[in-house]
Amino acid sequence: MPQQDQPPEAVLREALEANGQRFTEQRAAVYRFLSSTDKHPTADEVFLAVRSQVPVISLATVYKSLETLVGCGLAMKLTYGDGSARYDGRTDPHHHARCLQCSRIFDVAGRLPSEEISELKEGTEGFHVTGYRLELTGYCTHCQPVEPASA
Amino acid sequence: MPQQDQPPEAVLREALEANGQRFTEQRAAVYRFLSSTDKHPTADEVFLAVRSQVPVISLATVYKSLETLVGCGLAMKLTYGDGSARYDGRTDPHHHARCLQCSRIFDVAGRLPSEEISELKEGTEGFHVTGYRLELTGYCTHCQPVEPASA
DNA sequence: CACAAAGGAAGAATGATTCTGAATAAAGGT
DNA sequence: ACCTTTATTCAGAATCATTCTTCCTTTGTG
Repeated sequence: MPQQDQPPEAVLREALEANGQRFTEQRAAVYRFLSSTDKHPTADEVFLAVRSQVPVISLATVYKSLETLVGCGLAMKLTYGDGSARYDGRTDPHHHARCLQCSRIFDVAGRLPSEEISELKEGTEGFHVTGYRLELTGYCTHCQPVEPASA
Repeated sequence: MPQQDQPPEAVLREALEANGQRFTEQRAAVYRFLSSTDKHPTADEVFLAVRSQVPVISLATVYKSLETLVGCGLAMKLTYGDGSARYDGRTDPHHHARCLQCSRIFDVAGRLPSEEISELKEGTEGFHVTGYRLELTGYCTHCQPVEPASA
């Protein structure tokens, strides 16, 4: 099992080497930022944040670094209907809540019992389930529901 | 509760009028196709399919018709990381399984007990949950898992 | 049947993401 | 330490899905 108490750089270096990828300053910067926030930034937001710490980095490199991190299991890519993908530095299984008004993503504390998923697998006849994703939708504390008041 | 045993056109007309939208031949064609398939086509696939039945229709109209159907509660929009959004004519609550290899979407038979969701709501402190989405991921019968064989 | 307003066609415009080609910098060997 | 090999980076062009714009057509109403 990988070590969580090592310095972030060491964790990254190890994960990259395990996947035959090189350690670079740009990837380190992206990883540092992503693992330091509990927000779920878009690639562009990562780009803006990282650029203030690394002299020069291109948006394309941020995209590729993020994909590399996802490939190494150090990040997750979250996609929703509204434009950009978002990235999550948390790699332990957890769920998200998405605000229908402001599109922000929040982490949810609880977890779904694994038996429930096992039961659902039975309804897939032939499909080989390897994982799942659960997302709650609604309105965050800053956004009041603006649903039509009609019945 | 709306009627499922009426002709599709009547269902559509009623839903449109309830939302202050007009009934048009293009929307009918899109609705007819979407409710006749258990696939989960992209907007472009709907466009190609509908064009063989309606003399002339533009891609933009298909996009707008699909959004209109979603707004009337007659369809659902599904978004995943791989490019295009997909549309689902089934409006009853159900889950999906997505093949990581071929990106196809399949309906899952079972349903998650609502108590589980209620419990998760407690972990959102302040977030007002109005719905949720559950997606299984894995490999369909046509696609063999191609995961690395290493430990 | 005539009218006003919504809807549609066609293609341009937009925004996110990926690709291209030349230059740079890790890792490993001498 | 230096050199070689080759992945990675940069910068901007290219691509793909989706939306917008302008003008024309159709719908629903009196």
